[in-house]
Amino acid sequence: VAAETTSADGKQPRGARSSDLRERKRTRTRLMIQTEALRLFRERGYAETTVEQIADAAAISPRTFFRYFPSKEDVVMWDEYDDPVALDLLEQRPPDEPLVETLLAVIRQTLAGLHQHDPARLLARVQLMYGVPELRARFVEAQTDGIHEVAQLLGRERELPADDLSVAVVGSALLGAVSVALDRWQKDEGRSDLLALLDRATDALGASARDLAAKLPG
Amino acid sequence: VAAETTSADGKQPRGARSSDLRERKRTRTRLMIQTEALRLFRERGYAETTVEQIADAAAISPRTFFRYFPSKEDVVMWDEYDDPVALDLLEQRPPDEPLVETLLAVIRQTLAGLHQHDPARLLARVQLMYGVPELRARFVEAQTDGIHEVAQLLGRERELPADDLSVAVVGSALLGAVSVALDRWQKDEGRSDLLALLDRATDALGASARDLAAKLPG
Amino acid sequence: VAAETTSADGKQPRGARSSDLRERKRTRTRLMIQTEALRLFRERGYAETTVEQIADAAAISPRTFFRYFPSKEDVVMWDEYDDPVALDLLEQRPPDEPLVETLLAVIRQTLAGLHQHDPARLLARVQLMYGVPELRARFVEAQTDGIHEVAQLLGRERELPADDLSVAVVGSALLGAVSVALDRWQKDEGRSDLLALLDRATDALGASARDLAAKLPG
Amino acid sequence: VAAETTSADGKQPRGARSSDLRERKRTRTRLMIQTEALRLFRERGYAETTVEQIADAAAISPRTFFRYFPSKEDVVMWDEYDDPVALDLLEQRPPDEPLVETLLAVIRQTLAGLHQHDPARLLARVQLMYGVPELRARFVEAQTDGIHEVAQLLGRERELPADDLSVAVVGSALLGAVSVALDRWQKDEGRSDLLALLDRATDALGASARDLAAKLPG
DNA sequence: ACTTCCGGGACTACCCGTTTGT
DNA sequence: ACAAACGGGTAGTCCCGGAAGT
Repeated sequence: VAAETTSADGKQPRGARSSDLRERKRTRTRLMIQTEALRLFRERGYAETTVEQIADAAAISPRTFFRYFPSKEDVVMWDEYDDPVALDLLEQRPPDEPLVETLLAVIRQTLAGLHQHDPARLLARVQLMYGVPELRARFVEAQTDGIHEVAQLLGRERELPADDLSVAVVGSALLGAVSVALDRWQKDEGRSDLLALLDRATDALGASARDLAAKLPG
Repeated sequence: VAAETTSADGKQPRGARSSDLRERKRTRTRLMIQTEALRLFRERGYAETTVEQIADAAAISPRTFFRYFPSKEDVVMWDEYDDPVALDLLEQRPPDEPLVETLLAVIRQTLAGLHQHDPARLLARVQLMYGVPELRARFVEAQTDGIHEVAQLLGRERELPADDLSVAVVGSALLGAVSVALDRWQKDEGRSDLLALLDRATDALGASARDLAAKLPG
Repeated sequence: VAAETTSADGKQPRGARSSDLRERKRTRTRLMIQTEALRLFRERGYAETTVEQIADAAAISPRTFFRYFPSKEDVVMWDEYDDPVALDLLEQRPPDEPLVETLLAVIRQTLAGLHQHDPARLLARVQLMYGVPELRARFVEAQTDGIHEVAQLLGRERELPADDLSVAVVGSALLGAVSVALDRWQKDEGRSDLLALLDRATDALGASARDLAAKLPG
Repeated sequence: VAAETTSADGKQPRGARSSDLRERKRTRTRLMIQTEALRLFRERGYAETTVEQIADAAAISPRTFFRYFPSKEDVVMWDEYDDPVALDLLEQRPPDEPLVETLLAVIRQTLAGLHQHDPARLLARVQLMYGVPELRARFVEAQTDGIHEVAQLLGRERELPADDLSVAVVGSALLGAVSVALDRWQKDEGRSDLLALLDRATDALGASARDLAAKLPG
């Protein structure tokens, strides 16, 4: 397998290996920039903080900021364990497991990981994502994109009707539950138990779903 | 009871009256600007079209463009029948009707109205909303905001547990179905029957929901 | 004497009489607008307050705001007793009084009047004039313009060397003292005695002046 | 002692070193822009010239104009020998020299330098500063700011009463003289001798000061 | 006289491509 | 190689003024 050293399009090669070390350094820098940015956002608000101020605080040039994050929004959206991790989790699930359980398990694990590693950072990010319209939009979009990827992967892996309506639909239903849970948690300043909230939300979803199934024709 | 003559907040009075005519004129102008904008977007792409070009095409100044639409994105998002219409529909539904049916009916009616009135315009807008990331984000956000409003209204009108998880959850599940339907329709250049697609999606949702209800604990 | 009803250039006719009543109404409106503006400036800052917000708070249209004040800056600069009052004071002074005493007396009276009538308003205005660069510039400019007017008037009234250097020079020296006094007073949140501060400043000026006279050639 | 390589605050390092060359290039660009701007202002007036026209004439983008000058006003205010030079001059004076002489010497040298290096440019700038209200305001403000800086520096260097009233007062008296001189010179289209005018003004100041000292209490 | 409509100019923020310097 | 500086361009906001309507 040939080692790639640079990737032009901003995506890291899936099986990135040679530049593992380089990549780790980039991650550290990103973390540092994010830390400064979150601090400034807290102190004076998202819109009121300019990229230049963030760059100054991180002791880099504005131009370099954009080399690490494609946009100001992304400094909030990004986290260490981006998609690939979640996809790996997915693949490790037994293929005959019911769809809902698979998805739920992956979501729980990702969320738990983030929360355990740095709860304060997660809270700050989530509060921004729910408080700033543009970020809220980006967040929801990221979610639906996630569904899409998962749907494609599961559709290939498991035998499913060609038009993958079911996966997409179950996925967004589940994400609705996650959103509600995160919203409550964030409004609560993170004092409540995130995973417990998630459970309550999915339970509510189950109840409604039963209702839904009965109401719909058939 | 004396009628209010002025509204303090600088927005149009809720029950706009004297300026009904003015408001209609503003709507006509907005439609005209949107028409030109959609044409330019089709001809050369969304990002490649500047606000100045739109303003030129609409024979207004850029400054005036922003008086009619708060941002370039909004010229795509806007339509004549904004929220209020949908909320009116909601209130006309019998309060004892099952939740899903109420929501579904309102969604169908809104979509049908838009489609019947000007199918080409709807298609152009939807294609942009699915094709341009920022617009897609705005679209999804508008949807979830809509759920929120509906949830609040229904929560007040019908007796529902104080923490309205169910409405929010059912709402997003339904919106997932709508999204899938719109996506197919838009990819198909609008040649298929939008309402039929919506029915197929909701049916799939029903089936999955049955599954979900069985899988979840309880 | 013919009565003028309107004055095109924004200056009231010196001997305005017929529209005295009209003028008083305008003054009341101006006061009202200024009150709202100062409140908003205090609450959220000068630059952060838009003319539209001031107009809303004063229940007028933005366009009308500009009929009462030529610019946003002027809403801070303006006070009820504009120049004419000061000029009247000047004329009432005995023409053989030493220059410095004349000027000092007029300055003291104007300041005392402003302070006595509405100390809080004066403080708010002065704090803005010292805190916001553009207003500071306007303030200093207004001062020097005042000197110019006074110089011309005194030059005509008293027999003085044709090139009125002395008046201008004494004037600006005195204004320097006033500025220092106002600055201290404003930084002190108005808790100290404005007139006493002014006296201290002019005393210091006297001492320096003696020094200056000795040092200069001659 | 190791030399600092970076400056944290985003401004140019105080003792700019590495970028000495860069800084010189920036100065040349600024001069070029100013030249074009002054020409346009002369041809069609200050208010009637837009930044875009200046940018066009200087063959740069409007955006770049604002990188070199924070505002349209600053293109007139700026000159090559900004404050630092004047402050350097100050420090080179013997500390036991009388205050007035020190200030006068620095003012004379700065003015002479500007005049000698490019009299036409100085005249154009001064005419604008006296003719355009906003620029006049900025000019007067710059003067008083200058006094402030000088007062602080002298207050530290020479032993002076803690509340530096005297320096501020002497400073503004002197500036009054400078203003008068510049005004005459500018009205005269620069045909008279600037330094001679300045001398006449300071003489007048001396005479008045003697008078002042005698008049004030004490 | 006050309002609404609309234009225009100054200015800022984000973001990007290119060059320059180390 | 890598980062900094440079320059450009577009979206968007604010101040302000002219014109027309009520």
